[in-house]
Amino acid sequence: MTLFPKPQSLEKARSLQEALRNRVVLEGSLEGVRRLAALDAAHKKGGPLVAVAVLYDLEKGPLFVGRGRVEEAELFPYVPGFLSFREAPAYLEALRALPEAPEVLLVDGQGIAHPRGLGIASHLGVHLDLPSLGVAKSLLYGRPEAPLPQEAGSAVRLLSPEGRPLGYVYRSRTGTRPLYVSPGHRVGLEEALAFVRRLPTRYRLPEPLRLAHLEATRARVEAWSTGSPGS
DNA sequence: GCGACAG
DNA sequence: ATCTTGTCGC
Repeated sequence: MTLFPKPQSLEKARSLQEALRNRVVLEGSLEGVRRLAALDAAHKKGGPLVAVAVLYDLEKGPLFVGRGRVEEAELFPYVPGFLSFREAPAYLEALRALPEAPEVLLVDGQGIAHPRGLGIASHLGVHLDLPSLGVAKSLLYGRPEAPLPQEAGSAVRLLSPEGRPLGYVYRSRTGTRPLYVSPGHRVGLEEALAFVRRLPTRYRLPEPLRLAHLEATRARVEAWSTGSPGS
């Protein structure tokens, strides 16, 4: 259940996504949730992909940082729509390093707002049977239902080509580009947005994800001076 | 054939 | 994701 074998072809990967999409549960509230794990990764050509899982308590703030790394030679290539096969292995390692299991996963990427309904947040959620949601910095699939207002906190639904709601385009701060929020697993559409709205947000990204990003970038530099060619 | 395309 | 200089603005 924790294994995440690297697909030997895109066709196999696609089949797995189409099989797992049927396991995604699009209902659930995150009302009383306090502890989450924010996931982000960094990578520099020639070095390993480093992943970070920040265990974050909504009342106490950051509690612990788990790290994971996958050597470049072992990485699945980056192909739009198949991000989980590249980054999830490193995320699973980072999550195993945490002192306790989080109540929900906050992932840098899409949830169900994906061509086959299984973005990295959904894939991880189903794989670990944990509630999860995705917060992406750009669009992969779907279109905004209407223009997004400039006001911070505003949101408009993200619709599939057939008109099905996939998530929300969300303005976390005025003057910044929007974020794309979609449920991953065991959480509803509105509930996913409601959860993101109650995360502390000083800049564009919710604080837990921003911290994970900063830490991943820092770890990437560290990995460079330690385990790679140069020095 | 053309455009789109998480990180 | 990474690369990459300057530049606009609080």
